[in-house]
Amino acid sequence: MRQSQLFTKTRKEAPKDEVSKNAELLIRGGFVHKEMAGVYSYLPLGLRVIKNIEQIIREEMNEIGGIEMKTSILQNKEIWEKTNRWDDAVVDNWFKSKLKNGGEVGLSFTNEEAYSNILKQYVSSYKDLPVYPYDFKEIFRNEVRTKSGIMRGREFYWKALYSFSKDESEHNAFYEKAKVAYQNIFKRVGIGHLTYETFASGGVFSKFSHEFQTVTPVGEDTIYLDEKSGVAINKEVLNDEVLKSLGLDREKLVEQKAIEVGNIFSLGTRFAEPFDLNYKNENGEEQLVIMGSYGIGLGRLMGTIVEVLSDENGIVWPKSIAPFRAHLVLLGSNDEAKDLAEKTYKKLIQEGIEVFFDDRDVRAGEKFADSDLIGIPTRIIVGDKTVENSSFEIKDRASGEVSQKTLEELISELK
RNA sequence: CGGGGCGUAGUAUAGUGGUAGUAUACUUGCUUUGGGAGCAUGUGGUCCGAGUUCGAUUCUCGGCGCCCCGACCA
Repeated sequence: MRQSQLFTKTRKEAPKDEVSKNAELLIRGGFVHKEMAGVYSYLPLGLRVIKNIEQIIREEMNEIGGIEMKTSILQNKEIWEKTNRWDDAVVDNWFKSKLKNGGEVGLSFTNEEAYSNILKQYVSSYKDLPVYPYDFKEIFRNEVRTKSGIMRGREFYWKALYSFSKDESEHNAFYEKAKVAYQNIFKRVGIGHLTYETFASGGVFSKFSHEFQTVTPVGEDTIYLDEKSGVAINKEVLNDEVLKSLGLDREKLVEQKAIEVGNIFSLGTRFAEPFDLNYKNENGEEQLVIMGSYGIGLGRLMGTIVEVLSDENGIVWPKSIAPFRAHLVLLGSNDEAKDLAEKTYKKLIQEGIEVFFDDRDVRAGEKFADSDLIGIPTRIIVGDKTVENSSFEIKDRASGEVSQKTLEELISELK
């Protein structure tokens, strides 16, 4: 993409109503636009990052048997009444709306009801199980107080997978696979070294759920981390009995602030019962399906990555999710340099490399500052010097390291 | 949902019961050209409503919106 064609611009200053680093940098860089409290639009650069994160999650979900679909945003009140979650006294942050004919609809708040209801129609035999459908979708929650930039909003984009298993052991086996998939995801998006699988409250059907908590001072949650084993416990479930059952020593735990970037939950028959979601086993006996839920908020994940990986000059995107792999920066206006930059741009595209081409007629300082802020991993500088040397000046965003590379070397590195 | 703070140009800020200022961004021109360059030039603003007043951006009330702390967070 040519930078001259991008309508967004960087800003030197963040709006005063944003105090969190993630929102400041994402707004300054032109990744997101704030519509209202807790509601953000994704601008071209931001969408590219979200799409990259989405693809990594998709690959990992598919790897463990996930099958992608899409449930509706408008929700039928009836299915929520089955689980007693329609009443505002039970779920107080619904967004609801009226139908012209007098009925009511809800805006998707979470997906358990939708999935249970759909799967009921297709699951009737042990031969139909297990299944692991998931979707990426917008979720709406009428939060009384939004906070922390894009980390906690009224509208957000998430991935939710639901597991439908025949019995506990089948469920548990998948649950363990999901943990690994989640760890892979957080590794691949660049925050694996800061993200811990954390014991959290489990509800009625299991002792614990598991959260994936990324350690950062701006986190909303407090976790207790055993640094040696990497085991963490959410403060909400920390007590002597739990410590004992997990074999942890309170003295060795370190208190940390963290952001919950994902969570997985055993649901047991909480939803199967109200929906009569059951199947016939080999003996023709009716059995309830065992469910689990597995969620990741993509916007929150993007915000977390910005929080933990940015520096004083701007965002430092990991290669895996950067809006572009390389930032080609043309300096100066002489025809030779321009020609070389144009040729290089076309060549890189031909080679399948995602490149952002700063072809604007602005000063070098501004281009460098923008490039730092936007945070594309590899910067390729084309200027008078480059024309003379027939090699490119390369700057690595994360390390700041500068090197010279030929076009061939560059292409093989970027591929 | 309790408490606190705040609404002035695209953005960041100053100020005033009587013509609203600065920076930046934007227009145009000249000079510049490897870390947000300089000079000149032009455009653009008091959240909404009511009240007090000769006159309100300023004071009062109401509304709307935003931020922060706490509670909540399936």
